[in-house]
Amino acid sequence: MSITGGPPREASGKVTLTDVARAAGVSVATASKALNKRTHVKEATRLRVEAAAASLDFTPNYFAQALNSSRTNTIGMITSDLDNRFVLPILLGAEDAFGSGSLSVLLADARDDVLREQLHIQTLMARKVDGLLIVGRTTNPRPPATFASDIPVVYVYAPSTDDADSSVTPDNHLAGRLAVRHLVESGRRGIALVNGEASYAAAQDRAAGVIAELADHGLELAGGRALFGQWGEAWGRDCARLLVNGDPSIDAIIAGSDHIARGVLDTLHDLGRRVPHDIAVVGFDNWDLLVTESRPPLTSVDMNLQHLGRVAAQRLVDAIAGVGHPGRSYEAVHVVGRESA
Amino acid sequence: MSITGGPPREASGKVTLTDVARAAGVSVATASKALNKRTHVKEATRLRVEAAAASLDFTPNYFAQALNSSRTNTIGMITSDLDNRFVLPILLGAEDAFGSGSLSVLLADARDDVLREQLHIQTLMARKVDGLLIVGRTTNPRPPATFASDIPVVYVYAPSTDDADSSVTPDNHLAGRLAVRHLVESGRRGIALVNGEASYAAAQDRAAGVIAELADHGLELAGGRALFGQWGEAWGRDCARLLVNGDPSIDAIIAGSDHIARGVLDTLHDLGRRVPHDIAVVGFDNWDLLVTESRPPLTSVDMNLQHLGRVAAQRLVDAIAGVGHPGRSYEAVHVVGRESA
DNA sequence: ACCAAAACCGAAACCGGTTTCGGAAGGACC
DNA sequence: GGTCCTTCCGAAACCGGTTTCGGTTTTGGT
Repeated sequence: MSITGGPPREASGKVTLTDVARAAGVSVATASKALNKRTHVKEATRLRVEAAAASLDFTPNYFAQALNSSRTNTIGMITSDLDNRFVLPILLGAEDAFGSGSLSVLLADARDDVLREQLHIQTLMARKVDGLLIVGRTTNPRPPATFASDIPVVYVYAPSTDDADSSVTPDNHLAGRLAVRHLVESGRRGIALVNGEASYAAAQDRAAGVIAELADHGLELAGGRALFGQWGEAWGRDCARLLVNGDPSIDAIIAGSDHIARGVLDTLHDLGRRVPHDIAVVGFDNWDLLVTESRPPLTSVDMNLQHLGRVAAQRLVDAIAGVGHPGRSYEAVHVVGRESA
Repeated sequence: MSITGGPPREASGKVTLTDVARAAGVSVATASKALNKRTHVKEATRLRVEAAAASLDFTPNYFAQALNSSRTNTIGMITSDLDNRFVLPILLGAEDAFGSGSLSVLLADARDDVLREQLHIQTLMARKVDGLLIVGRTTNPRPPATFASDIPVVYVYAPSTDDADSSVTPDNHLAGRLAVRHLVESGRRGIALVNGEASYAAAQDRAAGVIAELADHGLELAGGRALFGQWGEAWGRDCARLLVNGDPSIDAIIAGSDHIARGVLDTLHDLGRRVPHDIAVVGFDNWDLLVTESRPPLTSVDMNLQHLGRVAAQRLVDAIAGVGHPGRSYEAVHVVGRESA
């Protein structure tokens, strides 16, 4: 080999640990230890190595590192349906929580298809992700994913049916309760529920919460039952018309979603009922675009989805660190008061 | 070494190429070549190796592979603002295009912050992604990202200000033209535009398209100018009231977005103007939740965002393969006709 | 049966780090 | 000055594959 140390190469391209070691006049072994703050390396040499590394702007090769160390600092996130407005805030919260550490996120969308999910999990396993975050498209419990590995998994939004798994889901029961509580506290007594589709756990849970809270106040649902239907505005419009015309004692309507609530508001407006003077309206989801500029602005129960994502991410990080939290956690929600109630 | 070949170990854990080679009675070199269908390996041995690999369900170590080969089969996707409804379809389209190959996607959200973007790019570089997809939050051109590497980059939605870069963005000019064309073809002549915020390129481009198409038909904008305002319903409501009360010749209103269009519809409904009989309304974005259940259902220009994502992904794949398409590409949009126009 | 050419296989180097382990340098103490 | 620890450093093995390159076997032709 030539004696000429030579000046640092045009830094671009690839500068390896060997280069750093040579520049610092030490062996690669020492360089490695120095940069990783390992076993007693003399302060002076450590500084020398660090200086060399900095001046060459050395970046350790991620793959060489990952090759031995079994930790990849990467987690896999599997969504059931990216084209779903509920997953965005969750993704954001999770990405936030991970990104602030130095975990990278591998994203895969399963298109709500079990086979595709299986395939993506396979790929993620091959990439040796440290953990898996599985985001559902509804809050309906789903069968756990199966794979031959024991990396930690956290289910978000849609909990796993297996209670040994770790799941994080919004507390829809509480959401129902809070909606009622908010209304009762402002003096409402004739409270009706225009709900979403019966096949959705979210709709069922919210209804249960509504009924439970009403019972706590010695009340029951106006009309006697939760009206399950569809999630859209049309259902809200039609249903509101029936309710208002049919039962004059109604002074509040809880809508299964903001979208439904918009329909309810439209009908009330058409019928000349004043909101909230005559009838109060509460929705669920607190979806900006629907609630802030409605007439009047809509009081809604915020599902704290971003928080949900963050909590799930934190759980996964904990699980990777060895402290798992098995079981379902129901995350708190809160009412955002606006003019409609 | 012991002579006993021994039965395949309990397959779980980690089975390496060495194990496969031993099981097939060949060297690791041969095993590698066989599995990668490389230089002439006898058909029989190849099959034997493949059988061995299958029976041990061998998965090559991703990192060992990546360590020599400079291709990682991973691309980085940087979003400026995940909490933005426009990015979802784009993400979906891109993820779709990539996933169908065997590319994995590393997701990072920059929170619309240059520093954070820089940081994430750094991380992605360290992971040696094969390419970068940068998704903007508006269609306003943005300064190109800077980094010390020459991997291909494609900008989506927000194009790069540098025309040497590859950008894919929706054709908002065409969108404006198509909205007008649709209205003119059904006989409208008094066409007004209730636009979004003037600081958005999307608003400017659509306005330009509207005016250009009107000119082609010998018309001009009712009221003389595009009314820039905000993107919300309230602006749509207020503006519609002024327009309709001020100029009886107006028989169509183009709204800068579906959201604005909803406000316009509400006002028309309140004033007793029939849609589309008296006045036609067209929106932009074709956002399901706003257009399908409005009264009446809203005709809207669909920006083809999912297609946009797919095209961008394809461009990136091409660029990685060596065939780049520098410059901006404006992707087609189309009108989805419903009852309102 | 014999030889050159073609086909096939395996030892070893390599990708770029981390870790083990033995040895050298330096200091304290007798 | 010699012994015994410490402390610090470096050679080499290793992670799990891919690739080169030389040697061995097969094939094909006569």
